[in-house]
Amino acid sequence: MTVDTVADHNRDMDVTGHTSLGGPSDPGPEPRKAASIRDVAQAAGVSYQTVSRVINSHPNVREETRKRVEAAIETLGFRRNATAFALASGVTRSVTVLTSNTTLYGYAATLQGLEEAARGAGYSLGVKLLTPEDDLDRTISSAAADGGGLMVIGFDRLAASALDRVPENVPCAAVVEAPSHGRTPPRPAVWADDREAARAATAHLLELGHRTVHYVAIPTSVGTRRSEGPRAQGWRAALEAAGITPPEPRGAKGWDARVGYDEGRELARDPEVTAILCGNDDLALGVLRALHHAGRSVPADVSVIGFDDAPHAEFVTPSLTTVRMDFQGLGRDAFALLRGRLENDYRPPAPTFVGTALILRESAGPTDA
Amino acid sequence: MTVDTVADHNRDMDVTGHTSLGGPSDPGPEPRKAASIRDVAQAAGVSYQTVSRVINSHPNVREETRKRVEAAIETLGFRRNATAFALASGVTRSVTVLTSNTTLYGYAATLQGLEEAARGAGYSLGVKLLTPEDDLDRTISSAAADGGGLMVIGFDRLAASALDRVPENVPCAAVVEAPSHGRTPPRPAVWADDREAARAATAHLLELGHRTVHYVAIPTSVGTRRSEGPRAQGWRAALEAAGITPPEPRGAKGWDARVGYDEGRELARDPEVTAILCGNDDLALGVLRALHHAGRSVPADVSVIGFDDAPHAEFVTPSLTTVRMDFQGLGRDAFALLRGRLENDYRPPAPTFVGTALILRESAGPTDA
DNA sequence: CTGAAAGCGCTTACAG
DNA sequence: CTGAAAGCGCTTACAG
Repeated sequence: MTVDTVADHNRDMDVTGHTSLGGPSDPGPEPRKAASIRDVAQAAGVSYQTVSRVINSHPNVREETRKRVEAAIETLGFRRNATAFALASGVTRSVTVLTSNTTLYGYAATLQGLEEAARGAGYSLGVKLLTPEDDLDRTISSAAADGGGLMVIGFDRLAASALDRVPENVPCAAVVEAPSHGRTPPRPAVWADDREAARAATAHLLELGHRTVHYVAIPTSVGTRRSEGPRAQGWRAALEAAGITPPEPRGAKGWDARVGYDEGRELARDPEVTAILCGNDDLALGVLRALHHAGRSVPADVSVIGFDDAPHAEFVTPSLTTVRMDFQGLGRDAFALLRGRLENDYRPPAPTFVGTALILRESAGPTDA
Repeated sequence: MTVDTVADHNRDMDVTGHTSLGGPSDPGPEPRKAASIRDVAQAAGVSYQTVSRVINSHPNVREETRKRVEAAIETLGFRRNATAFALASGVTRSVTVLTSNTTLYGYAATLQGLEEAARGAGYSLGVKLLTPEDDLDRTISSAAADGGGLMVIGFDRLAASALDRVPENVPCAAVVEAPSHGRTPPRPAVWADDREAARAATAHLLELGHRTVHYVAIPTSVGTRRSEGPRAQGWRAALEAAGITPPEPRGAKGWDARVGYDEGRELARDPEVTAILCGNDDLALGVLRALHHAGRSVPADVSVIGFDDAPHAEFVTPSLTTVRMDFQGLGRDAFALLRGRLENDYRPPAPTFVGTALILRESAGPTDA
């Protein structure tokens, strides 16, 4: 079954659900004031200073005293006030992630890597969404006011420009699309070798016998044209190495399947097009859909390769040949970098070798010709 | 082209990329100490108390004094220390989200709704991932120690049990799968009417002429059996209303396409199976893939309906008939509830009417028979 | 309209 | 091993 446009078949049949409120609308149970170290001290018959020693596992506390304090902590349900700790000690152990997206696969996976690393190191993690409407400097200021470190997921122009605006004296690190050539000194940052990965993917298509490879770009955070990121460069390099003049790249209008669908419709009209590299898997999904609507079969008529290896890439039909990225690893490494700036006695481990890999599935194959 | 198993075609061709480190490995620029209100006061020739009035837009400040202070703030690059503010004022304006997942569509979209609402209200948002390994009570304690509110995305058992363990005196709200029948008083919470949505989706399949509808379940956070959540109940109710004895539900072993694929293979073996409702779109994707591998075409041989309307549902082939959920709305409403507990003078608005809607696409159709 | 005092809940030296 | 003091950077009453 084929339809002209995807949207044609979307129709709201029925609106049946609703949100309900649970719980009492009254103020709720009395917010009993939390116990402080003085309360604990009184209960244990010691000075509050001794309580401080116990909760910080300071060695110089008599065993019996410690027991008594711990018992008091238990019965009073004492939890050390993190705010007071931060103010008094000057250590914050928190990082705020600045990102313009949390749902796209690359962003979400990077965030997850950051979260795991932060949790493992005892850091709390904040998230602040960057939007074109909000004032960038205000957003950065308020994030920096929390005292902890700043982490920028700089895959897009908005985030990249946020990174540029972080004041010099605010501890900050980033995951970026490509190394920066502008700023001096550059911010500590990690990146994957997108350029080489795109080159390899393109070379793979050429080896399969395709005369040329078209490219549907993600908008890039670097370079002067929105379509000329490292992935585009790798694609271009592979074609040029084979003596092929690269066609005009397409896309660069967004990250989602809709954009891929629109570009795919255009490409499907040209019978000469037999191989398409896409800047991410969502774009690839849209391209596949457009080719399907145009009656061109994949991979028999056209080969498609995506980027990122999102979870669904393996289960769509045809399953998607794509480039796997280690976003979580990038998140982990970036956190280590930031931690190195935050803690004087912490040295980030040697950079993890994070590979990208071309995952061969069904959507790319040899040309018929 | 059809392959026996999806995984067969996965093969790492090449590992080409790597992570690099940018930036100096030396400590970086001297972390010049931030200006305090006393520094500003001295620069402006006023007391620090007056500075406090200015940054809090207190009315009783002479215009000229205000100007002078504002100028000093500007030149010194003063930013109010959020930690000290929180400690002194007792207001925290922060919420920590407890969730066991950040990448699945439902979770990510809810998180986005929470983030938008929090940002709009001037709250900062923290995220803490719940894992089966970590001690739940410790995780909750450390989240609560930050002083702000707690928000639980309680779609799964782990998160639901975290919600149950939040101490009574910690301000907390939740997005849940279904209203709680256990706890008294119940926590303020919001939910969508999954039961009715599943009932409507199942009824739709019956109206198309299918004799019965099979169900591939998500693991549920409520009920005694892992497959008997509100979505299962709605499915069951629709069948029973039509005088049909429900078959045994399947799945409930996870949320991802892999689980759907495994269950789909089993279902594909039974020629009597012509209609399948899935607990989410990822499961549905796996089921579609399994049916494809078994040579059963969708919707001609088998109809499939998903749940959630994830972004890719519209672009896979066949495009997925599914139930659209307003996760972002749930997040917004839940935040309002929590804010109501946090601020004495804030009354949450009337509950938004958040609809669910059956989105008709290609994957479900009339029976051949 | 502006300033001096006390305190938020902790920690870090400094005494004993 | 334990306690009394001073201070983190702000705010909230309390004076003038």
